[in-house]
Amino acid sequence: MPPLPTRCAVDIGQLRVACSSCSLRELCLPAGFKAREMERIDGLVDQRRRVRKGEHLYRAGDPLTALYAIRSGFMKSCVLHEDGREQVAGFHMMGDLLGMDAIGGGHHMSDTMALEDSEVCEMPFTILERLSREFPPLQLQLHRVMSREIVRDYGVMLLLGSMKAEERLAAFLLNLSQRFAVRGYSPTEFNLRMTRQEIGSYLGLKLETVSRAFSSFHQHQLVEVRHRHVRILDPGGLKAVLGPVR
Amino acid sequence: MPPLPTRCAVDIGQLRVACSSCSLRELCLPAGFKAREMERIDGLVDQRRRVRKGEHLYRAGDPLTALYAIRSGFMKSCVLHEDGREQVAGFHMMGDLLGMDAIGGGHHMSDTMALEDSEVCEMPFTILERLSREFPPLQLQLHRVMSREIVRDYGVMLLLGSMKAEERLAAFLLNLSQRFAVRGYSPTEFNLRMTRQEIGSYLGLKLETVSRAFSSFHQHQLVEVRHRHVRILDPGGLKAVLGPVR
DNA sequence: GGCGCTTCTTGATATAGGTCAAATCGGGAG
DNA sequence: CTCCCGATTTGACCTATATCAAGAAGCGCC
Repeated sequence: MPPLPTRCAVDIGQLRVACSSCSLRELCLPAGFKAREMERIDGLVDQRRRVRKGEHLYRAGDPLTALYAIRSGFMKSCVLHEDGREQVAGFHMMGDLLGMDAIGGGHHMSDTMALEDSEVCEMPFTILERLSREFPPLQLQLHRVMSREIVRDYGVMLLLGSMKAEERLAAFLLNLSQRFAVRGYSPTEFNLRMTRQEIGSYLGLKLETVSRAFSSFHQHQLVEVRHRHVRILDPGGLKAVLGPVR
Repeated sequence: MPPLPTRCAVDIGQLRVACSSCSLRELCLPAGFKAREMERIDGLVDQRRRVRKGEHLYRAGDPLTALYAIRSGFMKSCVLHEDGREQVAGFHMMGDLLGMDAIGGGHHMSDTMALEDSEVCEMPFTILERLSREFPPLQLQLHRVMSREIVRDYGVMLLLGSMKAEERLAAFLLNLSQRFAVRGYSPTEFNLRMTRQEIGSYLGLKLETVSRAFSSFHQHQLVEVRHRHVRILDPGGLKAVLGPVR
């Protein structure tokens, strides 16, 4: 655990946040809101919260208080079996909305932890509910985000249920690449924020298998990997790993 | 394809349906609605629709028109890879709500097919949206159902990502058992509506492996299986397969 | 009531990925 | 700058599950 340069762990206080002037707006609230409408949304984010690397945003069992939009940083969500086995259920980056697992039962059903120092916007759920009632585009947006999470989950099932190791890793890299691209980062060169172990957990593989798959890609000139740094040399080739050309 | 005893395939017409008098009410709409509130909900179900065994309720690519509540029968949802590989993403029975995968993009992202003759209540999505805005308990219920689907998906990821073959099958049987119990059926004796192949797809296993796991359970006196008929002899033993006693 | 197709079971064998082990690399702490 | 520990890579070997194959058992259909 690194000593903390500033005093306290978790929050950076009551500073009001305006979604209307947030650079991530198109990610969080892609629907076409008019200026006057945006003002209403501004009441939604109660406060920002800082989560340091290794800290939890929430844990399984915590009561639902808010949903969270990632402003910066990188996080993972895990579900855990009683016997301690843990399964990474997703990796999250800026613009992603977290916490929807808690709506059903009032308590979070997964752990979410920062993989690097991160900042989230906290949206109290009661306010979100009320605003989305009064303001149809927000309602639609919330439904869309939850639906997309379901679709994403189906994709992970497909990956876990019917792909081989190298296909899984290729799918994983292409997914990361695409998400970085959407956020304005390079789709071909980035740093992984997670360990091989965490990638393996997400993909249903052991860390050694992940490592070997990386090496194989490297040999085939598909990617250049040095530890956490990845450069995709041949995106088409990677896609071909996924769906061998027919 | 069996010849159809009645003429047309899919719908049984405009007969208005009243949720308020539906025996499945507690499954679809578990929140405590008052009588006067229920009347409003009655406008939600546009019509019933009959889906025969082997027919699709919707397919990937179909535009979103409605969400569906299963009134009777049994269905499966599948996602498919371009190359034809198909992954069963879920099995559904009465009271389950279907179609939420289409909200995000306006089109369904999975196929849903009846595994036996079934009947669903069709809830036009626009009406659902409007009603849930005007009527907070319904909004809450919709959010809950979507959230629970997300949590269910996390459970499937855990299963696919970190369990062995027999653990997966035990988890599957216990899950079915519990869902039958909630619906008032025997939790220890039931008929499977799906093939070994479909179970295998759902669990990320080949049909032979599913068959062997059944045989193994049979040998260990945990269940009695004859083809599609299952009787759980030792629920505790099955749970122990999942989480070996520690 | 028999036929034929699909589903299921079971056995033999192959293999992808897991497990165990060791060496190397890097990055943070002091 | 150096030490130390966790992360990563790589190799050797093993095992759970897939694959291939052959019957057997149901079930719908005629």
